[in-house]
Amino acid sequence: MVNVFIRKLDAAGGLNETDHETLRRLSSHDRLVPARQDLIREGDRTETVYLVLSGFACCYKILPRGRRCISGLMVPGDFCDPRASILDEMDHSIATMTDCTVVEIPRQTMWRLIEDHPRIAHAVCWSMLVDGAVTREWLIGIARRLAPERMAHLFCELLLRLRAVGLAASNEYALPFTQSDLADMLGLTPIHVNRVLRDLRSRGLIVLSRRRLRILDEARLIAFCSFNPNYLHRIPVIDRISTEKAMNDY
Amino acid sequence: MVNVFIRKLDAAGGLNETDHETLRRLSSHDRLVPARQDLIREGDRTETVYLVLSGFACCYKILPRGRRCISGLMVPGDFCDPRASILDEMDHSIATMTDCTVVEIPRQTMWRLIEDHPRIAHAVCWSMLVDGAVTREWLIGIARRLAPERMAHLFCELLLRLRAVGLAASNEYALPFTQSDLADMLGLTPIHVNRVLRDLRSRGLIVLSRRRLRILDEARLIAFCSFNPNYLHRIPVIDRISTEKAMNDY
DNA sequence: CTGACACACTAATATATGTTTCGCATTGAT
DNA sequence: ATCAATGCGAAACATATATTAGTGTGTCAG
Repeated sequence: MVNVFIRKLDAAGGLNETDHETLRRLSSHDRLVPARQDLIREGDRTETVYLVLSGFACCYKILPRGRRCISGLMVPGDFCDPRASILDEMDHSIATMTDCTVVEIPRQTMWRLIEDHPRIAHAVCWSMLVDGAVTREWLIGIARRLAPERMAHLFCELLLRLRAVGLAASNEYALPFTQSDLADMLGLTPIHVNRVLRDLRSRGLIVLSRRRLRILDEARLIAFCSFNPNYLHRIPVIDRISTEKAMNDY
Repeated sequence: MVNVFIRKLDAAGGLNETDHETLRRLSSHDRLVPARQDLIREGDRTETVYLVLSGFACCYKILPRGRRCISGLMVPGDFCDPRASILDEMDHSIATMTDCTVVEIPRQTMWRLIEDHPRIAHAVCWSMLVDGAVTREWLIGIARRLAPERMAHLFCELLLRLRAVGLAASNEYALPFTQSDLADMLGLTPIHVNRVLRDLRSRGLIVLSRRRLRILDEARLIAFCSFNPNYLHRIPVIDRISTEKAMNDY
């Protein structure tokens, strides 16, 4: 298996082979966690940082009426904020959504890593900033985008995030979520997620079956939701010209 | 004027008088910026960190249809992420909402400050983490809270944030926003903000007039929106018992 | 093979919020 | 004093999404 952790941090730039080796050693002691299991709960003291090597995890909170609200998604290569131990207690929970391979990194190990490896520290810092930008973009989507665009936007974001770690074939990737999961991410009801999926399908933008998402026309999907990848802070992987062309078609 | 910057970072704990002096020197060269002026624009390279000493500023983005979406609020004492210069370019803009006193801190000065003053570095780090938690809480509110609760939640949050820097009398503070501003923060239309304000007023929870918000019954307001201040990571300033009592009334 | 269960799908209805439109008050400039 | 600009208040209407209530389908334990 490719080391998604290295792939992810490499996007920040500046890592050399020694750093790669360090990261490889760090992520060698992994552990399997079954789907739908809490890794950390709101209120816990945080002593370890979690790194996801395979599968999907999420940050969530349970609201008074018992509804779950997912405030962030962790795809392979992602890890939770190593600075969290500065805070008294977690203000949200983290749980696996699918079976996951995770690495538990003790707080001290993480701090030492950052102290001793300036280039890795830089990359980790970059990753944290991107995570913040993603959260803001989700906020914006829920605040101002209609459900179909919002979902299309999520699919575009995941395409880029998964591509960055080598987990998306040209226009297709595993999307092992139930419609309820999607609802909790998008701030919708499962029923409406179903309707919106039908809508996107009938527009010929996507096909979602057997837990795989196929994007039929990337440029049109991007245009449909006015997706601007700048907040992911990566070298653009997307064919801008064809995107702009499709923009005008709308 | 009290130094709100010091008050704010003090909430992280651990600062001594020397640190206070350092921070005082840092924030001595301030500058007046009129209301509704951009400090940084999306796409800019970030060379300076902004610190707000008085007034309100916000992080925002303009969406395709020209709508503004506010993804974060800066109250006196707040500053933008000092690590931002790691990224290639800003993914959002920052603008004043009222007349503001701001301090521009060059990137290098900020890094040196953090290198040389471990306790300040710790406090800055704490502040960044809290900012992230606030963004997540806004996301959750927009996703799952109804407009009246969402607005009440914002009012509770601001009460605590302003109290922390000494800018809220027991149950009253300056709220110098237009209804349009509130709409852009809450993901609503200005018209609906008007309706919701009327609703909160008619419930006897708040009075908003002449740009000041008065909270008539703090415990009831907290109960009304199930406000849980844990995400602000401060020593609770709120009378928990009376809050829980009011919770049961609902 | 069977029941239990989770999940996908659909329809009918309800409601929170958006849209459009208008009037009024305040403020500041001329 | 007059006027435009801005913000607040409100009504009528439109619509995106939620709610409620169900049907069908695949999977898995027994």
